[in-house]
Amino acid sequence: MDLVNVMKALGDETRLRMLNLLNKKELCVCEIEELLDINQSNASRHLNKLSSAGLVEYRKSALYVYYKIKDEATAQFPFLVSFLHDETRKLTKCVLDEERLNQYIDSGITCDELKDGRLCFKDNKEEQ
Amino acid sequence: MDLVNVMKALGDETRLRMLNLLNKKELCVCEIEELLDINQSNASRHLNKLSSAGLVEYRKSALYVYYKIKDEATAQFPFLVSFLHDETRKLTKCVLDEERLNQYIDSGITCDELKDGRLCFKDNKEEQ
DNA sequence: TTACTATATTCGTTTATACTCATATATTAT
DNA sequence: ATAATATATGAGTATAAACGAATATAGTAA
Repeated sequence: MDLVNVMKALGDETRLRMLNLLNKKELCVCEIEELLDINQSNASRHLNKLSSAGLVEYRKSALYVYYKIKDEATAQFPFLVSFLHDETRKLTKCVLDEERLNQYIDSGITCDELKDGRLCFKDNKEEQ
Repeated sequence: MDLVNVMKALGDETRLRMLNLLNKKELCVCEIEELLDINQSNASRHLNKLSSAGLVEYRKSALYVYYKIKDEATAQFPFLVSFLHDETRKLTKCVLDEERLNQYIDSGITCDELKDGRLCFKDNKEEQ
């Protein structure tokens, strides 16, 4: 877990968006795919980068892999706390992502249902 | 000055070392070359990246160009304050760089004399 | 067993980054 | 004017990063 690699991991919009959501809630890969509107391959790869940098950890449960922010990361790099709380909300996409996440949580549906398109997001992210 | 570009600029060891020194003192390009032991082309290019990201600003004086950390950067991205103060000191190279800077300042020599090799640094950075 | 699904990984391609060497630019000194 | 110097930039190259599409892997369900 070295600083330069951590900063490289933070230097990508998709990974910032991932961390922003993971800062709110532990999520599985397919939830992240849907919420960020990215494909499975990219989701997995970017999560792997975050994991290699030591920023996130995961647990496997049945078919799913759940990612969350690693406590040791914020312990070792305290600036991450204010960074994740204050800076990501300045990014339009992060704000929209969070609205999607809240809508998903409030709906009470499962990640399988999310993937099946049961939720029509209120934003029109793909048209922006 | 957007967050992603700022983070990209921070994701490089040489630029972190530059910011670490500039956080202590305004410096001209040739001073940075000597203190970090990098060539002129790289020094200029990395400083240009930091400038493009909005992290540093410069003023020209005679032949020299003096770089410093931009107040607006720390104002817009407050995490930078604790980041620059706390995290860079965890990097061995940054600590050595700072020792070189202090030795340079204490010596009272000019940047021209520094470039002429008038100062023999106490560290053996190039052999590490 | 076979079929299905979530995730990871490989392959090939494209784009971005970092570097060295050489040259251009602009200021100072003579 | 010319020479010297600090800095920036161009050209070429090598390395790394990001991506889509396809395939591999591992767990689940039938």
